[in-house]
Amino acid sequence: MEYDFKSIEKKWQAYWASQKTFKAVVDESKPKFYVLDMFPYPSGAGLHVGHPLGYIASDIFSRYKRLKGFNVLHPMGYDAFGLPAEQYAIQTGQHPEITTTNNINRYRQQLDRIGFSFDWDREVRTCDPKYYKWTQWAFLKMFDSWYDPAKDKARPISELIEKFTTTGYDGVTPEKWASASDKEKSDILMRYRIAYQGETAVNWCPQLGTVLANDEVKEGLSVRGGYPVEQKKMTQWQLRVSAYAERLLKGLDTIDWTDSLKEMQRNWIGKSEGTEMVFNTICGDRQMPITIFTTRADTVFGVTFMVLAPESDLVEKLTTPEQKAKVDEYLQYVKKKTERERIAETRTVTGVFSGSYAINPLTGEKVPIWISEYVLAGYGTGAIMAVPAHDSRDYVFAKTFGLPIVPIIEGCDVSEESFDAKEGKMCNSGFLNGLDVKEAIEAAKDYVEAHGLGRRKTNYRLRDAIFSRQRYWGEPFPIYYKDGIPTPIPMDKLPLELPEISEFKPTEAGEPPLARAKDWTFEGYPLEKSTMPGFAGSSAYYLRYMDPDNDNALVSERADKYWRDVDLYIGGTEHATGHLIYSRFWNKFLYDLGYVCEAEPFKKLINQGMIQGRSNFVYRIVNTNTFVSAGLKDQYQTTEIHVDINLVRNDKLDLDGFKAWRPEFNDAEFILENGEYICGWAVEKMSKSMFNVVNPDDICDTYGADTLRLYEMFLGPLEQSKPWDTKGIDGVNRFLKRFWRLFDNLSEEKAKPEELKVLHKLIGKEQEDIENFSFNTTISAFMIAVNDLMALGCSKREILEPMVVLLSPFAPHIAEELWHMLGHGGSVADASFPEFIPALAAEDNVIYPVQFNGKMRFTVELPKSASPAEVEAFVRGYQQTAKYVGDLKIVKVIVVPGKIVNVVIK
RNA sequence: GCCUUGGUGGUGAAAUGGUAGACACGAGGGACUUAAAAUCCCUUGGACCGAAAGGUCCGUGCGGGUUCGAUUCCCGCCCGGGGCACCA
Repeated sequence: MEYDFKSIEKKWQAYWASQKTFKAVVDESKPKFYVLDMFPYPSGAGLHVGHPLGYIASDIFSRYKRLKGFNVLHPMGYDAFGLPAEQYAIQTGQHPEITTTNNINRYRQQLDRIGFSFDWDREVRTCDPKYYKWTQWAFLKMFDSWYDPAKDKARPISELIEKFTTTGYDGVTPEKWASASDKEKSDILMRYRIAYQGETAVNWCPQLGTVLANDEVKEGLSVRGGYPVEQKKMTQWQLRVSAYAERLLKGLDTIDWTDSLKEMQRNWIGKSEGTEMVFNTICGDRQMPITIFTTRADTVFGVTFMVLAPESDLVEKLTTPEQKAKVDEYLQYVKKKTERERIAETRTVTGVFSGSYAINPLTGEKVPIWISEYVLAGYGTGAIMAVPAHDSRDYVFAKTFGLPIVPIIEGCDVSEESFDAKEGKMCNSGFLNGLDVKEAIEAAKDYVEAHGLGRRKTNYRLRDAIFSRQRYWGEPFPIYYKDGIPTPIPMDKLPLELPEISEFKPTEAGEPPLARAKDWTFEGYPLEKSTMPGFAGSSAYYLRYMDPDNDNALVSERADKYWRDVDLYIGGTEHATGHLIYSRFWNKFLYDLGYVCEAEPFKKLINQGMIQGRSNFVYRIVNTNTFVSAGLKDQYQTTEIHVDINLVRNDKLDLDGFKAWRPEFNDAEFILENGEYICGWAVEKMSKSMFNVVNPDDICDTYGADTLRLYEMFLGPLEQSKPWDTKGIDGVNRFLKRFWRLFDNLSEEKAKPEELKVLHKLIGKEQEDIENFSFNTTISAFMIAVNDLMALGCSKREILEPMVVLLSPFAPHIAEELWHMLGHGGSVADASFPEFIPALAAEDNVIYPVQFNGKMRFTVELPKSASPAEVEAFVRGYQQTAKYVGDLKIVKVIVVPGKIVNVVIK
């Protein structure tokens, strides 16, 4: 019978849907396993062949774990709020909800064709009010909490108020608290809330009309859209992620992620341990101490000037009247520059002298205070002590403005560049002289602390997350302004639904789109007009999957206690410093308040590589309509033109198809090589404009979903990025057909040892490989097994039936059909993974030389005491037992006494 | 610049420190077929020796090292992918 994948796949997809085969139910009697994919943003372009890569891998793992007896939770949903739908709405007036729903439907159709084992009853959409009720809930919880440094966790804000009223806290005395107005109280509490409103320098994108978080900006451009971003001081909602910096860092040691991803997060968190030091200043007759942060307290004897960030509050206070004009000019200049220009001009050094001087607290020396944009307002204290001899940035600055450079490490040459390395012996440094740099750092810290000049301090680069967006298509903030005081709407009024508006762009007055909503008020007071950013909805979606229909809690205690955390999370690295930080933060916050039972949400994380496109080119001879084959193009002057890859097979161009493709090519002529037109190719991003997009639907049409699944895995290691090239797909398709054909004359005979060996080798290999996420080698092993069985002429149920189960995670449709043909009811997903019997797979290679290509090598462990003579005797004896195979001859024996013997025989 | 990955045939790739290139694609040859498709078989890293069977040498980015033995481990370079980038 023919392998008719079309009807098979349709049939079993319908079966899984109607039988709810993959519905997950809490069952404390079974071990759980939670496999999660990063849910997609449903874009208008639909899925291309690269998107399902991770989903296929996670699906294989889910199905495998299920065969292993686990109760598997494998959900899917949509990250449905976001900019593209809104931008589209602004252009067309189409409501983002309609676009989003259409896109979701399209995604669902495409996903369904691939045969995933998702429990669709648990689907979530971040734009669904029933879902974002819990996003708003979490926000209100954060609003209603503060970070208690003593307990090192988030606590209800009521505990802080209690402190204020009774003992006082952090400079707020009971008297001060009692006499404060409501507005003042609100302002004080704002300084502590986990979700708070505060003025800060933000990334403002004028084209998008919204602020963006740090991870949404790359090289001064918005990640979405690529528009310039500028720095601007604004009052925004923020999340106090920085309070969790240390825990986010420490938590990395407890989870199984790749080193590179953990490293990325560590860099993003950017812990640095140093010293805060106070420098007194002379500014006319005023005293104005500057606090600076340094990791190199040892270099304090090398300080020759100070630098303030242009945005620093100290600038105004330390500028002398004589310098004021120049400083103001400089500040204007800095302000005008966009973030992008600042980055582009990284090498140009700018700055201005403030007119004031600082006193080095260790030497008493007087050094000038400068202002320069190379010092960042947002990090440390916005002021530095400059040590040009040992810091390359200070060095360039000093050279540019002719400031002195004083080396303080013995023997270093600072005539051309600074000496930044933390090594060598100190000199010119008073009591630090003669110490090694590392010792000197500690000694200087001790000295500074002992003399009250400063203290040890740990700084983090991780900033609080800007949480408001001046957009429409996001979660509304459940906050209204009662007499100007931000007030949460009551929990039982959630969700606060997004209002209908007629137009989606900002108002003429520059207010967010929500200002257009009629009656956007709560109890007569105005509601917050900005909405939450994209990461809000994706920060706790993995928790919601555990209990998606619960109206009373984000997740019930029972569901949380059972599913706990994600055992395997598969997704791209692009979320390393965004979603994966925010989610961990969000989870830790909920953990602090006792809503979830695990401190880390994602136990194991795998990053699937990107699938790139493989573009094809034709070469048109300049000023003609003649196209020359790639091998001959160097003989002519040609222009390279992208050609639709659907017109190309194995790099050979379909000439008629090409002529019909575009009117301008109707009368194209070709210069062929060996009768064929060979196209050039290149690896590029998969995109419509390069005509290299491959749609999984097309692959499903011509080869079937099982072939698609196998091929995506067969392409190479999961973590690696690789170009999609359809040309190898015939191989896996042939493999499926061959496997199918083995069942043509199924026999009930008992299997022979060599047949059992094939099976058990495969079981062992598959088990090992899947646990290591090495799916490509599993498929290879499967191909070898099928080839071996064909060579042995084996079509025995005893062998084939377990093989169907083994194949089912990879190619579930064909497996279901064969399982059914073998007389089983139900789904192969309910079978058990075959038991591995090592003895049956053992490599007694002398008896079955078939897989060794006529040559063999074996390695035997010998007792340490074995002498060369004994080794030789052993080898001869071994050769005796090899008599079945015919004439074997020892070719090479490598003996290391007491270790290993290597014998090559043929 | 710093961090992190990777570099193996025409291509995708495989190799607990132990026959480098499994498996697959492509290519070449052959079988079946009126023909095509499908299917099956053989060859396929390079150079050389041989009529053949078969054999020899060289080969995993480059240079060293450890080891009986290195694609694998160590040190130093070169090149590509990803991330961070005035973070004091």
